[in-house]
Amino acid sequence: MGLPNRWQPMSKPDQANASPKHDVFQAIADPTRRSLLQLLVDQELPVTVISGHFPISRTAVSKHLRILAEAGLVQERKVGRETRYHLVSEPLLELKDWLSFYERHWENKLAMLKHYVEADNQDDKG
Amino acid sequence: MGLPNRWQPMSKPDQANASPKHDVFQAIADPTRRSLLQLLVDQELPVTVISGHFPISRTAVSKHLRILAEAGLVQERKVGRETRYHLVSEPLLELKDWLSFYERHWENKLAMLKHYVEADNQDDKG
DNA sequence: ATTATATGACACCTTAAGGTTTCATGTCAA
DNA sequence: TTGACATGAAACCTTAAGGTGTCATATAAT
Repeated sequence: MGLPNRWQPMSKPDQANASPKHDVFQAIADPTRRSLLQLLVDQELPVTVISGHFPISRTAVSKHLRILAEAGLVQERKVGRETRYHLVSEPLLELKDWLSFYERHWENKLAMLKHYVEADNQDDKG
Repeated sequence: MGLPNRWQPMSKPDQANASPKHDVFQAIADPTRRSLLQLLVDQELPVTVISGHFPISRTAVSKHLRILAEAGLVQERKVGRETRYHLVSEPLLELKDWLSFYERHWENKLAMLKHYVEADNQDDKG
C-alpha cells in the first residue's frame, strides 16, 4: 500500500497564481458559487447582469466572483466600463482526479452488489 | 437550452438523514477532512487512532468526523468503548454527477485544442 | 471496587465567510 | 463638461468554522 497514512497538506498551493487563498474545493463549497458557475457556462456576463440573477447584493456577487477567479474557475475581461466574467472549467480537473481515487471504491461496491443480486436471482430460479 | 438561469438551492436537502446542515461539497472543502477520508479508505479506525495522524486535538478530529458523517461520507460503529469510523464513498456520486455537467465543456476544449495542434502539424509538413 | 481508557458534550476563543451599505473612480452618453 | 452607469474598495456586522480545554459517562482492565 503506497497510500500516505500521515497528515499532509493534500492540495497544491498553486504558487503560480500567487493567490493561494482559495482552492477549487473551497470555491465550489458554496451553493451560490456553484450557481454562478452554471450561469456562466457558455455566456460571458458583466457583474450587474449576473447579480440580477441572485437575491443578494451586487457586491456580494462580486466577492463570490473574485473567489471563483482565485480558484481559476472564472476569468474576467474588461470591456469598457464593465467587467465580464466567463467560466474556465479546467481547474475542475483537479476535482475529477481527486474523485477518481474513490471512484474505484464505489465501483467495487456496485460490482459486488451486482454479483450478489445475480446470485440471488439464480437462487430464485433454482 | 433547458438550463436554469435563475437562482435555486442546487443541492438536495437530504431530508432522510434529518441533518441537512452539511452537504458533500462543504464536507470535502476542508483539507483535513479530505485527509480523513483518505485515511479511512479501507480501514475502520477509532477516533483516538485517527487523531494520532493529525496535528490537531482529538476533539477537533471528532468534530470533523461528525461533519463527514452528516454528509454521509463516513459511518460510525460502536465497538465496546470505542467508536470506529469507515469511509462511505457513495455520496461522492453527487459530486461526480455535478462534475459531469462541466466535463463535456473541458472535453470540448481539449478536442478543439487537439484539432488545432493537428492542423498546426499539417502546416509544418506542408 | 477501583483505576484507566475512549469518547461525546460543553463552554469558550479567534478568525474567516457571507452579507450589507457607503464612497471613489473610471467610462459612456448628452 | 456634466451626469449616469459599472465596478472595486473599504468599513462594518453577524454567524459559522475550526480550534482548544475541561468534564461526565460508559466500558475495559486490575
